[in-house]
Amino acid sequence: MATMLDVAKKANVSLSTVSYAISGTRPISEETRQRIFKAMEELNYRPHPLARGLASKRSRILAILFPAIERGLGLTELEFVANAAEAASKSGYHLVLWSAETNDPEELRQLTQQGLVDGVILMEIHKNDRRVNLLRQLDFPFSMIGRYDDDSGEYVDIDFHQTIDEIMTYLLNLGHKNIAFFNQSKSSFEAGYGPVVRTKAAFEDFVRKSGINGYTVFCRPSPQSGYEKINALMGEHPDITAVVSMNERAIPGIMRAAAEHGWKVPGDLSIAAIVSSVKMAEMMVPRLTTMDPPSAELGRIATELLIKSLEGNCDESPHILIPCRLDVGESTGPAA
Amino acid sequence: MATMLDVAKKANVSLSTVSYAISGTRPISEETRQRIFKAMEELNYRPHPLARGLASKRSRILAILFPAIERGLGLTELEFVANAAEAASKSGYHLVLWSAETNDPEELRQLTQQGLVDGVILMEIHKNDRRVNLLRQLDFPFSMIGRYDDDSGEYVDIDFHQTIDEIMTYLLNLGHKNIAFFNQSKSSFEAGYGPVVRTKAAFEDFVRKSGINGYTVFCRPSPQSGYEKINALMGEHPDITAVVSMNERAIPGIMRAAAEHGWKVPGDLSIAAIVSSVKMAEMMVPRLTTMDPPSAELGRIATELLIKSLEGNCDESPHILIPCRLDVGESTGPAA
DNA sequence: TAGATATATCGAAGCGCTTCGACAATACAT
DNA sequence: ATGTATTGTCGAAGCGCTTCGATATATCTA
Repeated sequence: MATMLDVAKKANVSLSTVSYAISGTRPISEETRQRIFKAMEELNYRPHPLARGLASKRSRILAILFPAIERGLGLTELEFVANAAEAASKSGYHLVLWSAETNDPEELRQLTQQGLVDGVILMEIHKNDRRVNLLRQLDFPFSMIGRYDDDSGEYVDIDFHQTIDEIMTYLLNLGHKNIAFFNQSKSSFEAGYGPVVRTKAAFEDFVRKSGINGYTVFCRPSPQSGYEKINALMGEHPDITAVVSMNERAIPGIMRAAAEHGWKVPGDLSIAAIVSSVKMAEMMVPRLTTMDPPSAELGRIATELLIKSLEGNCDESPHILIPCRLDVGESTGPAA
Repeated sequence: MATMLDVAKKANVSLSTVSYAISGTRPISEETRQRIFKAMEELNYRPHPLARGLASKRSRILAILFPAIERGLGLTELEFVANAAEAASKSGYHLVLWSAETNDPEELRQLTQQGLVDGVILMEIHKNDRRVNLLRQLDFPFSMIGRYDDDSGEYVDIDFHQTIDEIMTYLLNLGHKNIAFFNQSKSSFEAGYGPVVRTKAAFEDFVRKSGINGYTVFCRPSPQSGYEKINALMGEHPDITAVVSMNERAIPGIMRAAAEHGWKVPGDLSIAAIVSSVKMAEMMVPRLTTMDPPSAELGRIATELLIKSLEGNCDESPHILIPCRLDVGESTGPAA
C-alpha cells in the first residue's frame, strides 16, 4: 500500500504538505493541492488509520456498549447497533462492539483506558448508572440512548410520556375505560431502568388526568408470566377491556389466556404493545397494534451526538426525545 | 497513561526488554520479568493498541460484515454479532461492524485496504459470492458463517441436511405423509443463497427416500405472502397435514389462513419452523415447534477460526457443520 | 580448551502519520 | 518605505510500540 511519503514524492512536495492538503489544517495553494490529489488518486492512496490515530491521538473509533448477552437482546438493540455503525461510517468513524456488564464498570474502565476508542455509546441506562458515573469521573466522552437521573449529558431517548399518551388516547377513543398496563419486571423497576420507570409514571399520569381506571402490572418477560398475571388480574377486575404491554414476551401468554377463556381479541379484549417493533407485531395473530420505537433514529442520533461532541461542534449537551409511532393492527378494536 | 518507557524506567531495564517480557518473543530472566510486571502493575500500564498495531502491522481488530440494513435483520444476525464480539474479546481482539452491500465488493475493497483490520467475518454467503472472490484475490484473511460453492475456505455453517432430516423424521413419526416446505423467496434461491438452496435439496432428498409427498413452496418474507401461498397450496393439495417453514414471517399468514378456514393447529395442520429461534417461536400462539439454529456458536466459531488462521495455528481450512436443535412447541401434533 | 550455542539484555531503526516551528514570499496597513 | 499579517511550504520531532542486530555472559560439545 502506498504511504503518504509515496504521495509526497510523486507530487514533488514534502510529506507534511500532503498531510496539510488532506486535513486542510493549513493553507495550500490550489495548484499544489491538485497535484497532491492527483498523486493520491494514481497511487490509490488510503491514509492508514492506526498511524493517523497514533499521531493525532484520535483513533476515530467509537465503541457501543452492548448489554450482556444472556439477558437476551431484541431487534431494538440490533437496530441501535446497526444504525450506529452506519452513522459512524458516514462520518469516517468505525464502530466496535463491547459487550460489557452493565453494572460492573471495571471492565469498562479497562477498555476505555486502553486508548483504542475516542468515545462510547451507552444504552440501557439505569438510575444512578455506574457506567455513567465512571465515564464522568474519567472525563471520557460518551453519549446515551436513554437518560441519566439528572437529565445531564448528551442523550437521545424515547419520549415515553408522549408514547403512552398516544396509545391511551387511541384506546380511549375506542371506548376503553378500564385498561391494564403490563410493564416489565418489578426488579427492573427497582433497578431504576428508565423505560420501566417512565412509562409507569406516564401511565399513571394519564389515568389520573383522564379519569379512567388503570391497572399497572409488573411481569417477567415470559409468556408464562404473562399468562399468570392476566389471569390473576382479570379475576380481580373482569371489567378490563384493554391491555397495553411494554412486555413483548408476555403477550403470547395473554393471548393464550384469552383463547382459553374464550375472550375474542379484539372483540372482548384489545391488546396493544408499546416499544415493540412492527416486525415483531407482525409475528402475532391477530397482528398486534403497537407503538413502534424509533430504534434506527436512536442509534443514529446517539452516534451523531457523540461525534459532534468529539469534534467540538457541540453547543451544549443536547437532549433529544422521539416518540414511538402508532401502527394499528388487528388486536385492538372498540370496547365491548 | 503510562507508556512502555515509563515501565522500563521504573523496572530499570530498556524499553525493548519490557516489550519482550510482555510478548515473550525472547527469553527474559525470571527476576527481570518479575520486576517488569510489578512496575506495570504499579503504573497500571496498558499497551496502546494503535501503537502496537502500527509497529507490528497487526491491529488485532476484526470486522464482521453486516448485510445491508434495509433487508431487515433478525435475532440470528444479532446473535452472530454479539457472540463474535465476545469471542474476539476473549482472544484480545476487537470487533468492528461494517455494514456493506453484499453484492458490491467495492466498498469492501476500500475498507480492507485501509489496513485497519486484520481479517473479516462474512455472513449470508451466496453462490459465487463476490465478496469471497474479492477477498481471495486480495489474499485478505476471512472466515465465513455459511459456505462458498466449492466448500473452500474456513467456515462454520448450519447442517441443513441434518436439520431437515430431524424435523421431517419428527413429523413422519407423528404420521404426517403430506408435507409442505415453505422456503424463502424464489429470488434468494436464484441468487444462490446457501440455506435456501441446501434446505430445498435436503427436503427433496428426504421426500424421495421416505416416499412421502412433499411440496416445496417459495414465499416472500411476509405474512401476506404466506397467507396467499398456503391458500393456493391447500386448494391444490388438501391432503397436506404439516408445514415446515424456513420463512419466519410467512408463518403468521399461514396461521391466519388456518384460522379462517377453521383448521385447528395442530389438530388439522401442524406447523414447524426451521432455523427460527426459540425466542421467536415463543412469540406465536400456539407456541411454535422449531429447529433452533445454533446462532451463538456460529458467531463464536467463525471468529475463533479467523483468529486461529491469523495466528497461524491453523492446520488446514476447517469446515464445521452444526445442526439446529429440535424444540417442540404446541404447533405440531399427530396427523389427522 | 576452543569454538559453537543458548540466554539475557540493550540501542536504534522504523511503522505512517500529525503537528510545531521556521522561513520565504507575498499582501496589507500606516 | 517600514513594520505586520497572511499564505504556502519544508524539515524534524514525536505518537508508543515491535523487531533487528549487536553484545555480553553462561552453557555445551568434542
